[in-house]
Amino acid sequence: MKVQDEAILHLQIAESIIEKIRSGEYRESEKIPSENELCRQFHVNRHVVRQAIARMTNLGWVTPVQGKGCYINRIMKPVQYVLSSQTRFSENMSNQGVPHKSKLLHWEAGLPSEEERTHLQLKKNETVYRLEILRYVDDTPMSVTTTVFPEAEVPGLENYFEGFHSLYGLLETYYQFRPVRSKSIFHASLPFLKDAKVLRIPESVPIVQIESLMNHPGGSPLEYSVARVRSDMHRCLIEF
Amino acid sequence: MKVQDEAILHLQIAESIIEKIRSGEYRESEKIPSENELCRQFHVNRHVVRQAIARMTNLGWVTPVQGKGCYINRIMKPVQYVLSSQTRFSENMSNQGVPHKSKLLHWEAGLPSEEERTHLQLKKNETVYRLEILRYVDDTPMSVTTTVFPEAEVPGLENYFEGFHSLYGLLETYYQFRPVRSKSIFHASLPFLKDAKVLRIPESVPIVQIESLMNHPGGSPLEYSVARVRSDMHRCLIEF
DNA sequence: GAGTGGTCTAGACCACACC
DNA sequence: GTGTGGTCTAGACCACTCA
Repeated sequence: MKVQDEAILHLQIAESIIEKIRSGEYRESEKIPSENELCRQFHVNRHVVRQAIARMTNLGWVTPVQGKGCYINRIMKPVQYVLSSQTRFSENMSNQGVPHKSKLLHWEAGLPSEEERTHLQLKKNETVYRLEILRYVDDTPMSVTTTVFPEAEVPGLENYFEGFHSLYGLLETYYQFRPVRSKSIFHASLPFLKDAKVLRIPESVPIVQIESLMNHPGGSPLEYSVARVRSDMHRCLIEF
Repeated sequence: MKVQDEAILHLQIAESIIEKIRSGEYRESEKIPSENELCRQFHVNRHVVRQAIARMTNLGWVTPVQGKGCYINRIMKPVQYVLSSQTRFSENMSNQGVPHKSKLLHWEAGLPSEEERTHLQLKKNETVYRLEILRYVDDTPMSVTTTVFPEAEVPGLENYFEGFHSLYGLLETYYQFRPVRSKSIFHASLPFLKDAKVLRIPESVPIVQIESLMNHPGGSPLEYSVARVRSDMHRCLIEF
């Protein structure tokens, strides 16, 4: 086959498969044909098929799984996250009637990084709790958040991790805290391999990074967090 | 060479080249060695080198140009865009002391799309102006914005396009309008090929899409816009 | 024409899932 | 073991840039 009849081959193949997903010929949560099968169907080399699949993967249509096959992603209308000074993950999801849960992946206590220290306005030697939280929507991992608290603010925090299901629920129950968002910084990027793994996405799928500083209602810094969110499942709404 | 000594080859190669950029051994705006040269250096197949380059490209380190070479991107600290009800592009850039300009790529008048009509609360048959604006920071294209106005709000808009340099300057000068942002919706995605072209980025580099509705200070909708912004050059800050 | 990146073919072996 | 996706090799031709 000529290299360029009119367009790039692997893009045509990707388009063709996406069309079959759109039309319902391939159904969500099922698999597209194997790479070798697609090679036969389109009379091309496996490398070309893999380029096509890579493109569909980046666009969020499919997720290849080693040893199993290439699964068609569920077409979920993206979750809308309303960002305001009062926003909490759980409440936001509940308001939209979306099933959700959180899982504490990891925690540690120790000295903050330079950046964390600056944001939280800590003195030298003041220590922090650092939590790694994975949030699910509908059993699909949606975001990983690294969140940091001054240890002095939440003494004995680790005692309450048993049966963890909501960070803000915990803060409210045991410390009577209602943190208030003071600022957030957004940007899009590609995930680190570690995050890609827990989010179960390929490393070439873009994510949104949301860096937030939360204060006491009074004003002093209470929490600094960085969330990495699957961009294909997420919209962020700000109202003025 | 074994397929996996300890990690994936093309990732190692990408890391190694990125390190040389960081350290200054390869300097920005210059080129990294050609693919064939890298093959010799790392004793690998060209395909592997290309995978490594693809990764660096997606991460925003380099931009390959056919027939010329693979250029190292200028490391620019990302522009911080402060999002508030009063935000304007020009003012934001000026406040940061960043050289900037805007270019009107295209304009048309006609019927709005269903979505545009809803957002602007237009009656059937009401027409709109649709503008395509490319914004530069420091001579680098940073964003493409499609922005829509009800024709009735800005009659004869096309008469003022000569020497276009700032949309909001134009609105203020000729119509005495100071639009107020009522809401914005963010998400990360991959660019359409058309946008990738004008932004001069590969189609696999993530962008941030910012959808905004601007009102008259009174409250009635005045402008609906969708901006596609290079994510490697852009942070968006919201303060509460 | 020589050199560069872009696309494609053909074939190999590895890692993983499932039977 | 068989089939799947993941990584890598070797080699070809095309499109583009520049001298």
